[in-house]
Amino acid sequence: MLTERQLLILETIIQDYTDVGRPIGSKALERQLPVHVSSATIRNEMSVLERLGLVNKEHSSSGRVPSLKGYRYYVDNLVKPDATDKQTLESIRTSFGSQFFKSDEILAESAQILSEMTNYTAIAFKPESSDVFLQGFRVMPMGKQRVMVILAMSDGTVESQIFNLPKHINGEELEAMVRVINDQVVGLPIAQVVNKLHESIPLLLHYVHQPRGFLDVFGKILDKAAQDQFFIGGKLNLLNFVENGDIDQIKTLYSLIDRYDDINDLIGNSGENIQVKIGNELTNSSLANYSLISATYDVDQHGKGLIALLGPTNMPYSKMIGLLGTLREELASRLLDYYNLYDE
Amino acid sequence: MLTERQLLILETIIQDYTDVGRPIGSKALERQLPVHVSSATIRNEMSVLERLGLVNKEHSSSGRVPSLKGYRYYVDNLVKPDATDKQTLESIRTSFGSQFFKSDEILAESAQILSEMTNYTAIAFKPESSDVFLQGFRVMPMGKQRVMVILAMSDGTVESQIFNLPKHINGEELEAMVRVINDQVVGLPIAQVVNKLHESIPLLLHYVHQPRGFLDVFGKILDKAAQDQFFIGGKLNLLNFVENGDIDQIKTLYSLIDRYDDINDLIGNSGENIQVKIGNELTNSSLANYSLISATYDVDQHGKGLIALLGPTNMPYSKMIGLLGTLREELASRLLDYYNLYDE
DNA sequence: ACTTAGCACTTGGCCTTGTTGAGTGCTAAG
DNA sequence: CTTAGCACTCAACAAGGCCAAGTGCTAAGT
Repeated sequence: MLTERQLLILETIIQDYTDVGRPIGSKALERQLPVHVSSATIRNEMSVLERLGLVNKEHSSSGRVPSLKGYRYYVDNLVKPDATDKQTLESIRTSFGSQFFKSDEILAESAQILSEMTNYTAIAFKPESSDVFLQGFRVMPMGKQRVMVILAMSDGTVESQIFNLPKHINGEELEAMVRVINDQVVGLPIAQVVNKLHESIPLLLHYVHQPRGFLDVFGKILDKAAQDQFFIGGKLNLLNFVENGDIDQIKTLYSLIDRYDDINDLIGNSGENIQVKIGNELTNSSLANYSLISATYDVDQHGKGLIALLGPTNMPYSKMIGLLGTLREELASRLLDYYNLYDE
Repeated sequence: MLTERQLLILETIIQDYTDVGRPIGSKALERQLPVHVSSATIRNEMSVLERLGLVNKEHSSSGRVPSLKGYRYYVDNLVKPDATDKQTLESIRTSFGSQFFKSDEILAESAQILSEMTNYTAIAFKPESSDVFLQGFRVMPMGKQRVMVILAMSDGTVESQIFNLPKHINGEELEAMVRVINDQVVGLPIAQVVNKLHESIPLLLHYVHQPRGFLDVFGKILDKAAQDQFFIGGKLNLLNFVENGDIDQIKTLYSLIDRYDDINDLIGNSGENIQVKIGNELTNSSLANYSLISATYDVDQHGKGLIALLGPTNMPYSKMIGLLGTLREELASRLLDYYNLYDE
């Protein structure tokens, strides 16, 4: 167990390192600590902290730097979320603006706001789509033998795909088929749509010889919709924390952050309210200098989503955790407004 | 006017610099030139080229490097497009795959192929959209007082927007209004759609008090469609030619290349078949180390488009110009197939 | 038993100095 | 016009010296 003074020293080292980014020595600490003790005493205390693995030296005669374990200890035991001041709250609310027509826009805006306020990179995931349902389904002729299938989801997203019709089918048959499909699937949660359609194959055989082609289209469209579930703000900010001139690292980071699977892996949501992953706790080794704070948000019966902030390991955790806490509430309330408007 | 030998030396300097990226000295040239002359002679010739501004020294006793003027001279007078060999052509064709359903996909694929073959960054612009017309127009109810408007273009793109209905309007009135609008604008080139609708305002007043809201939606959607007219492949390759560790330059480049206006400025199409812009001929100073080769492609009555390649100033111009020439023909032919399929 | 002053030691960063290799311009002879 | 020879230049690199900030340890003070 650490003494009060050791806790204080650890905390001060972390805060100072956050500010200046250079190792902190005993004399510098002597000046900063609220209680006065000599630098020699501080040196003794620091060597205890070092033995515990909470701080490191960069070389044998350098000052101390928080270790990942030190950050972990700090985040688990010492950090207290900063209360978000009124001005910040106000500025979040004005940034959000007044009215949204698509839930995607709300998410994208959240990521944007978060990245602008922090100068880090923000990621916003849509609420689990279990309650997004198929709002409508239209077919539009494109030339003689081709049609465009348009699917609209209840969250305002639209997916479309063109494909060729079998030769024998004519306009009326198509109309009839569309009506059948409409009856079967409109209003269903998107995850169920493809299953339901598979059940209806016997019915569809009246109209098309190979209904699988049709079903593939649905499958493909819905897959795509499921992939498009996150929004990123401040991608460029990632670059601020790359070791100088390491182009390869930049490339790795950029290809990482564009892919849904990788991002998803990265966050590996444990279901906790607010979760902090530090340095090597992130799966990808290019992210050794980064930490990720993620927070779930809750839109009542519409499911849970997640927002996350990716910044340097030495970010000001109290401030960021506080901010993320505020933003998730604002985001949830916007989404709730959105859904309520829609339910009426 | 340059002598044969001077031309040969200039050309060799450029080719060698393309390979190794370091200044070329008289002895190195002595080894490489097809005709044998002593290094002293070469030194004399090089000092002539330097007086003409075609080559530079990096410092008083370094070898020579082609100047931008040198590249310009080379591109204007010496370069001959390499014939694309059969293997390359074959690999372009297989990369294109067999079938596309949206013209956007063809463009995106072109940019992708071009960037992969060159390891540079490729940009593909859609043909001028003058002959893209509004294929269809659908309205889909979303809850009680909101509808989603979906516009499908003849090139397979779809735009959608949700908006609130005025309170007094009911389903039947909406249907009627949709029919009116459909009659007026479906089949028109998108540029004319908004104008035509403005003419129809008196007609629309039967159904809505403020038809402008409706028209804004169209305007906004069509604007968006006009903006989305380019595709980029190999963005990350830009990083390969950044001076080591200049994070700021990276940021500038990245924000440049995401914006339609900037890209458009950059290319500033002169209408020439193939056009090369070198270093400071590009408007943006972050691109001093880059050259841009652009080529128009021609899809007969469907208009002209443009593909471009952004790489380092010391790229192998002959090879790249040859490749771009081939790719533009392949691209044009794909697009032509696409349109013909559609026109049938 | 804890705290502190003092001291010898370590290290990265910065500056200076020397060396080397590739290159240059110039001169004089072929 | 071409070429060999020579004195000179410069970037890149390595080696050495110095400094500031820091450390661990010891011995004395409370």
